[in-house]
Amino acid sequence: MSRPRNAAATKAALLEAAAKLFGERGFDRTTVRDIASLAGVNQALLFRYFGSKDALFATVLATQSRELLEDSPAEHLLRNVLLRMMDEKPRPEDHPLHAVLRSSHHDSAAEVVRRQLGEEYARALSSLTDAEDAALRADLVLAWVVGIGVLRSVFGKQPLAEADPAKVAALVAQAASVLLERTDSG
Amino acid sequence: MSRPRNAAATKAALLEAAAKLFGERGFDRTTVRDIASLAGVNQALLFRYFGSKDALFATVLATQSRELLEDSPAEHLLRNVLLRMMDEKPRPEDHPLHAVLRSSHHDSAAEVVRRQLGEEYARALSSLTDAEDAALRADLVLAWVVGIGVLRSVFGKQPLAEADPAKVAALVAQAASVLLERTDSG
DNA sequence: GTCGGCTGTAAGCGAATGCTTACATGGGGG
DNA sequence: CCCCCATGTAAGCATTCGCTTACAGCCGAC
Repeated sequence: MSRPRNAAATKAALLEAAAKLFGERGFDRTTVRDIASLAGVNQALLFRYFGSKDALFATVLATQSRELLEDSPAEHLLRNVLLRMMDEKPRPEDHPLHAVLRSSHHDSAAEVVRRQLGEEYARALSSLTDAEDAALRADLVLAWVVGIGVLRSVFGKQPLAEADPAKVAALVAQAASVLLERTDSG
Repeated sequence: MSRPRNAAATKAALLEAAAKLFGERGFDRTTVRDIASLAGVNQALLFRYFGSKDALFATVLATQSRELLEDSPAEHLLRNVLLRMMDEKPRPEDHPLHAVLRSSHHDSAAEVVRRQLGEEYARALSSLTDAEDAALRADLVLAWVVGIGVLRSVFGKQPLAEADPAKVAALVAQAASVLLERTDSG
């Protein structure tokens, strides 16, 4: 009945359970006992395979943020990220940003935001305009996406929480284009 | 040397200390011992005067959110809230949104957001346009303000974190006007 | 076969947390 | 004066937390 011994499978189960719980509850409200219980393994194995709760959290963020950027051509990044943020069909808590937003005080989370969002998202966004303050404009668009995620997923603000993702994306794209338009004068 | 006994002053000191620490660290990372220590009173008094840590948190949110909306004519609400969110001169952690954002899982925090932001901010914002999806557009503008606050205060994202508030407000107002404009056709 | 180490388990340790209780103390009203 | 209760204090309780330790079982190497 008991599955065969398999360290890789155990690690994967812990990682998956941690991603789900960190995303749902944030770092503080998630206990190592909860993670181990959801993964169906003994909690001591969490420390054997990941060292500490902090290290496990960092591993979750690294894994998720790696997935986030691998398939977004710059031109469609805003739309892609926004639609992905809006999409709640499969499992909304799997979105990499959720764990970050719910654990914003954590060093690893803040670092991921500054590095990933800063150096990847924002650079891609800022490439869309040639305004001299392109980086600031990109940050503002990024802030919008983050804010929508916060209001939707964290607070469940209506009507935004249940609005049609395509409609939201259209409205945001329409307004954001004011900030990201090219002057083609330089 | 010791100040005279004064229940009102003690309550006020606890409230102020709690507002500061909840804003800086969020609900979970703030301990009742920290609050009492910062207020310079015995921690048992926290429970005597507020009942529980949860109730103290709710009192803090109620006090702060009451202050937030008392002087914002609808037309200038976006600009006022945004500028206040951007203003870090006095004590950024005093901004009511900070405690909420850092404690988003907490029932009281989520309730405050849904009620205050939902019924006050969003209604005021939605009154600025006559589009049929006014409420959704208002939510999107609100999300923008919240996202800017998150990126700035929580994550310290550059260049947004140190950008000129007036410039940010101008850019946001420019783009948001696309969503909030009146058609004057109905 | 048996030895060694990788995998999994059970129990608990020390610290921190929210909260309570039992007790000082001080100052105003009779 | 002195009594009484509002105010403040010290100590600790029960629980939960991250993490550790001591041990059992399984499997391949030789």
